[in-house]
Amino acid sequence: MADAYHHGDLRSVVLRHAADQIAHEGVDRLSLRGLAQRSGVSHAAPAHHFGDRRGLFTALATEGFDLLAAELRTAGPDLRDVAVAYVRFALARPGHFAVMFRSDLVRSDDRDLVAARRRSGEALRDGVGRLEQVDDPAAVQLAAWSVVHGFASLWREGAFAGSDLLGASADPEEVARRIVERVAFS
Amino acid sequence: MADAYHHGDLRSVVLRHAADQIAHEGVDRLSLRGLAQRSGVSHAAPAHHFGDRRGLFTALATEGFDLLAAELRTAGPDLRDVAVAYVRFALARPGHFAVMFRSDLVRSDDRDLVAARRRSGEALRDGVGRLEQVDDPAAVQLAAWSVVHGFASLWREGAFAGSDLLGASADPEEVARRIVERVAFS
DNA sequence: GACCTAACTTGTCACTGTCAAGATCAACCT
DNA sequence: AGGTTGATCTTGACAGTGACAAGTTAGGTC
Repeated sequence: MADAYHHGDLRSVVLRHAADQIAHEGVDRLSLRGLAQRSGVSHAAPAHHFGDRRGLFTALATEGFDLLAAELRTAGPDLRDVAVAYVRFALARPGHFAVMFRSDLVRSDDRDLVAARRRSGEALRDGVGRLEQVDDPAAVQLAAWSVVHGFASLWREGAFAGSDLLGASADPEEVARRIVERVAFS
Repeated sequence: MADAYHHGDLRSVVLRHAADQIAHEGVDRLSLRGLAQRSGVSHAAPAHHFGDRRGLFTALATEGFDLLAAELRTAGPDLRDVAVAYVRFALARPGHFAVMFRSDLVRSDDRDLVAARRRSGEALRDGVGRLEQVDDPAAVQLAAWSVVHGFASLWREGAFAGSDLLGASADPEEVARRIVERVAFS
């Protein structure tokens, strides 16, 4: 396994470590060389799989959109459940989420990334489709996406920490559900 | 003005250039040395004003929160106007906005930053306060903040570009208003 | 006029991403 | 079996970066 050459799954090992490190220290402090060291390979090994820094982030974002699509698809019957699933994903996979919407870190026109992004977009759209008698589905989708994305981002960055906006509840999903329920889509 | 030493407003010049560059190339590609060169000073000059990279981002974020507070306070009478003002700020000052909620780039416990953040938080709260008969103001504030923050972030990163969610309208403020009006706070 | 301090420069260091060239190994072909 | 091929990883090098230390300049103050 650790026998120098060809240990097989270096690509996924590096991706896992990258997600971990980004989750704990932030995207800005991620070093490809440190990543290689953690994975037990030489400093230039990751480049073979990802090309460059952007390539690594692109791969991570792609994986993230696939995970998101899966999460959204297995969510409960209601649009509210899909919305909460978005938040759950963002907080469960902060390393992926931190990269997925960063157009300066990612090669936005990458084939696989575009496809994965489209898949998760469709999953979200299907969630909206479960609402009945909506006059403007596009606006609903925009609103729903904006709410959950904003809430997850702000929570993740600790923006709510100082403010006394959250009562005693420290569970983000619960708060998210409360907000989503309050926002009446119709 | 460009007479080498003491040209007086180097600090604000650097901040302006930083905001510009972040807006155009993203936070990740910002180099302190390039910034110094653009400002016509030696590579270590900015460090004297900001300490280190985090210090620069912290100063930029502080300026951003002050600008945001001003924007929110001059916004129209309705909560909807305040919400749209948030979006307007985020898109008018992308260089600031990109840094304001990045806890990995900023010294979150910085005195000035904390104060400025509190000021803009209060401005947002005042906007919510203009609504009448709200049973749970905190939840409304959370929801409103999440919607506008998410929408601005997603728009800024081009997340809506591929999807056909936006009709023909390319004006973000207009779309934002449509969404905010749809989301019935009560 | 001497001094003080903020503002800026110069020089240097370890570290980073990227590239080029070489080494190793598995799989395949004949 | 032996040789070839190609993917995987290593080694070595280079320019650019953030950070630090020490020196230089100038605006003010006594």
